[in-house]
Amino acid sequence: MSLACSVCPVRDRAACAVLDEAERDELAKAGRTRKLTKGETLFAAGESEAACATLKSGALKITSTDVDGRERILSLVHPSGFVGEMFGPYMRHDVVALGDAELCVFSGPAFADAIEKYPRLGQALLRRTQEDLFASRELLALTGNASAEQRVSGALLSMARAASDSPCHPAMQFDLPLSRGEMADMLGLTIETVSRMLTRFEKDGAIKRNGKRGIELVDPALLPQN
Amino acid sequence: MSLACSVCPVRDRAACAVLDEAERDELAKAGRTRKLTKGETLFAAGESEAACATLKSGALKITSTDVDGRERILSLVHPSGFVGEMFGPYMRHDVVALGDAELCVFSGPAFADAIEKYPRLGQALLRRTQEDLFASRELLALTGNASAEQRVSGALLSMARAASDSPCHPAMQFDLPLSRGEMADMLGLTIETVSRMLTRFEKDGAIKRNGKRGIELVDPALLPQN
DNA sequence: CGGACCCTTGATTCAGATCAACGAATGTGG
DNA sequence: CCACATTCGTTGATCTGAATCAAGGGTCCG
Repeated sequence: MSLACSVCPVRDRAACAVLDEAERDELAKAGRTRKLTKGETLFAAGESEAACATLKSGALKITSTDVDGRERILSLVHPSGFVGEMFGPYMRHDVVALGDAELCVFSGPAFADAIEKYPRLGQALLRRTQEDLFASRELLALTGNASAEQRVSGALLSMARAASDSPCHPAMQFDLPLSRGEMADMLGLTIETVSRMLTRFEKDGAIKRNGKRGIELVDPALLPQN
Repeated sequence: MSLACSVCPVRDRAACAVLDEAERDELAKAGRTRKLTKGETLFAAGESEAACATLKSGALKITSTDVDGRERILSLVHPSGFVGEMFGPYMRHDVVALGDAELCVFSGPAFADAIEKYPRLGQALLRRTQEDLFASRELLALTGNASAEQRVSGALLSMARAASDSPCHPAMQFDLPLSRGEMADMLGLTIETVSRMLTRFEKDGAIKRNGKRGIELVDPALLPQN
């Protein structure tokens, strides 16, 4: 299936938004649309084909698996986000869909060529990659010394921010994109501990749980600050 | 002090190596040399002036400090490495010298202009930033679920790699760039635990300690794999 | 209706934090 | 050159927060 940028839901937020129409159509020839369902793998660590993609809808997780088979979530990808590898010879991490997702996929070399051809695209990607780097370091800081309470609270606030339209204020009411197990994998905790912390926050009156995934921030000030 | 690229120790490894001589001289006009001593701060988190720098010699740490004043090391920077912020309005993290260090410092806007002017520079930085991103995720994975034993062992191996000239094989014999306390801050452990693990590795015959900082890898196979 | 998940809650255990003491190396001022 | 303070690392004893082990409930789906 070829790309139809004109109806792309993230056409003016994604990296390719810096291109003009003609350039984008040219780039579109090198890409393909791909749809994933929950749990499907987009890239697997070690794959020798470099590739990359822009996320149009849904959410992805970037993970690594250690020797004893425990999975660690390294990052979440939201719509308009970019994943993958343009330069390296192989994929460093697994990329898996958290739910149904739609993407625009490119081969690594093809995208590297586009960067060469359209310097603005490279710049846009540089900004984006720096943002990802800061986000990764943010998670590192959160995960580092903080107590379980602080980690879960920090993850809640960060997801509330991601769920909001305006980047400044968090959504007061949203659905967790992750299961308990996935939250645990992201925070370096166990399912049970995550569950207990959510219970605690609800008892404290900081949040209200609506079903398994629904969260309402009743009094964010009561959440342990990091 | 103006820059003297012709005698720069990292002139063909740093990001600016992709520029030709004339371009580099042009860029050099926007930069300044700066020398730091152990513990001196290059950038402080929250500073409203964006700036960036290439490290010519020595080593830096990128850190963040949480509410209770505990410091977390997010990344180490080695010669030819690049730190800082070209686009964002403020510095996200602290950058501090681990020992004496020499750098090439640019204002954020000046460097952003250079990227605009020399697309190759932007591309080089994109590669570099992606590498940093992978390194950060590597640390995240290491720090995530691993035991204290695995973390310290992983850090040793990673430092052995950084200390080696050839990137494929680790140095068998090197000096730790970090104090025990700094290793602890990087790994999310305490000084005491780091010290105990090193003692254990030495007892197991995996390493030999030479003074406070010296490490000899006697039998790396005995180090707990991650 | 039965099975498969996913989540919650309670009891117990354990790895690493914390507390405490000490030794070695380095620096400082008399 | 020595007395003294300071910093850094090691080692031991104790404590504790989160992991692990265990059980049960809710929901979805065939």
